Amino acid sequence: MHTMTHESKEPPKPRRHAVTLHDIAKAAGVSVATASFVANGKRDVRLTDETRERVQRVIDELGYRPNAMAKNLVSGGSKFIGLVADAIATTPFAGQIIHGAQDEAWKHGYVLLVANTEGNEPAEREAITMMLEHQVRGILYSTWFHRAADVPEALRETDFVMVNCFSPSLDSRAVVPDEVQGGRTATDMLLAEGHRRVAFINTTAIAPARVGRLEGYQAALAAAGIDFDPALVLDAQPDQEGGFDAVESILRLGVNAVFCHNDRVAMGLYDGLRARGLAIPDDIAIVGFDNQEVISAHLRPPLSTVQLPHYELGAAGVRMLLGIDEAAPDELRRIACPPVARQSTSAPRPVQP
Amino acid sequence: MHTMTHESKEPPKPRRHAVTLHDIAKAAGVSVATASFVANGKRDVRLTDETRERVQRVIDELGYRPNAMAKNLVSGGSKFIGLVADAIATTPFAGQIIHGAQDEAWKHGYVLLVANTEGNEPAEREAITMMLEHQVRGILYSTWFHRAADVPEALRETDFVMVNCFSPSLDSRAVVPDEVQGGRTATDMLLAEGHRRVAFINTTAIAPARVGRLEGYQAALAAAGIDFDPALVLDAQPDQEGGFDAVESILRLGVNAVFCHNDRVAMGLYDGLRARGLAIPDDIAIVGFDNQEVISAHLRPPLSTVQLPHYELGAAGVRMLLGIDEAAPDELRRIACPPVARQSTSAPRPVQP
DNA sequence: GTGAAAGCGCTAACAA
DNA sequence: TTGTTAGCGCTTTCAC
Repeated sequence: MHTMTHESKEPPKPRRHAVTLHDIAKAAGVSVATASFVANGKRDVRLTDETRERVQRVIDELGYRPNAMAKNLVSGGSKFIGLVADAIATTPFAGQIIHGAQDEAWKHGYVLLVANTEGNEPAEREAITMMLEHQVRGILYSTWFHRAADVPEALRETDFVMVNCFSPSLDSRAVVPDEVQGGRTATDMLLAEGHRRVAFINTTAIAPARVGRLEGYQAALAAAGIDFDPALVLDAQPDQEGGFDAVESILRLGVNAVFCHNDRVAMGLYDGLRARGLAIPDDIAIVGFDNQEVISAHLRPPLSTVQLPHYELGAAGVRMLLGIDEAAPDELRRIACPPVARQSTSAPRPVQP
Repeated sequence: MHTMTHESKEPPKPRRHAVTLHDIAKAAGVSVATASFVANGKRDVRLTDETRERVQRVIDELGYRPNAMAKNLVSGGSKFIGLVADAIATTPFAGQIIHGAQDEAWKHGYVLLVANTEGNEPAEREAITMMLEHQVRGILYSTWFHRAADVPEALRETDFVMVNCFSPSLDSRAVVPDEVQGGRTATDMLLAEGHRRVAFINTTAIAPARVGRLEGYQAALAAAGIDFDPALVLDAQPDQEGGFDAVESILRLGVNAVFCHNDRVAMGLYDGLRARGLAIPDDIAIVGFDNQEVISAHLRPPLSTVQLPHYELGAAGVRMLLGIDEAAPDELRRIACPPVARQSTSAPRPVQP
């Protein structure tokens, strides 16, 4: 007996998507297996063109949509990649990580499951749990600024990659920006203009960025045969106020080239310098870091800087997770921070008459 | 045999999720049904405390994780809410929409499925298709700036809400910022300081923001009994350059209060004004729009502005989708843009001796 | 109190 | 060439 409904047992809710493979099969007068084959375009199964066509027509007419849940149940795995972020909002940057991850995931047939945790432990556990229950292919654990981050225990139940952060014990795969190369690149932009005395306004915040960029700065000097002068390195709050307040010290140093910890500091520095009637880059050349475009691309003059590769971080994270980029189980991959040359490092060359 | 490590390098490989309800049942010596009951804490089923406890112990010991796919298959629906965005990256704002949507969804037990389409049609269709196949509860269709947007056909196969955009035919539910109120609020901030001649640097871009903010500006003037003078409304490119270039015109107008279309324009204006030795707010008071914090909170002086409620947009979209906030099938809900008072509208009061 | 069993929509052997 | 059938992991009704 297989009568489904002639009783008063109407489906409670007119289910939006009632069309199943079963319906297709019945409507086309074939078995579900056959329907499944043509729905999935299985070419290795020999079916009459006639049948194939007929079934396909029914599929189109009824507007059949395969049920991903069912497929996943059968296949035992899903096409989900989880992305847990500590702060989607705090910074424009986080958005770029999501963007890169999403693009790359999509490219390989995966979908992003996003969770924001505001750095809150319970939210984090819950997010990971939910992802695990959804049989995610793996999880990207990301932070909005580059730092060490403890790996939540639950993460280890699946594949995961740290993005923009790394396990303090260095026992997990991670993708982070190459701060050292970035610091060096920034400094080189100034050195390339002939400057020999380059000040560095570093951040007061203890973080890989602080250490790495300083190391890069030193490396650049060394490569140029310039002695490192600790007096040229200042610490400042990493924002506009910090940059503005550093003006005095910079002027006292008598340098005419400054590498700022980030674009916001550079913005503050612009302000302070201008208030004293100094011109950029003629009196003082400046490079920033981050390439936070709302700022860097629109300062006057536009700011030369070095790009924090957030998009790439997300994309590379996915590639590492899916095994497209090979990586040791404890790999710490550094992504380059490319230079973005604008007008704060060298004045536009005057047109020759 | 249970030797975990006596080999040299055996990184604990993530246990493929073998633990099913079936395993629990077997290990606890009960049926899957019973296991299911205790796993879900069904209190309306009569089970011995002893049994309940025993099964629970097994569940904990084996680290059982329910399979969301299977649950969803049975229940016929998922706990997913799709969010398709035309540009996660282009602006920091989009991130806030995601953030708001994610928080609100989470609050109701839903998870966000995110797709970025870069405004590209095929990508959009594909994204929606994927969401539909995953049996999403509904879809949030969002844009990074407030505008009219055609509703992709496929969207209509499920519940959906437009976020930060609306169907040109006004036949769908939508949540957008209240540009008119925003424009009025911004203008009022200036009027409240006693200014009677307020210039408005509007954008050249044809969009709801242009029309709405102007309307709000006019409404504010009217409410204050001030005649609208079209000469006080300028058009400018909506970024720093536009603001900077508008300085001449502003000065020619002889006003001492300016409402800028957005914070970036205000930033450019600051620059131009300062170059001419003018002080803000003493010589000229300024309000922006958007509250793009990297800029507004760190200009000198910090910029008074009006907030584009992106977070609320995302959250309200979810609430409308889930029916938590009632809404007509063609409701166009406007979310208020609250004022953010900082120091560009009035100088800090000097301390009285 | 607890278990057996019927599916949810789909895939993939294996038959026919 | 196509249909039958056994699950995938879980919920839930209905017997025992």
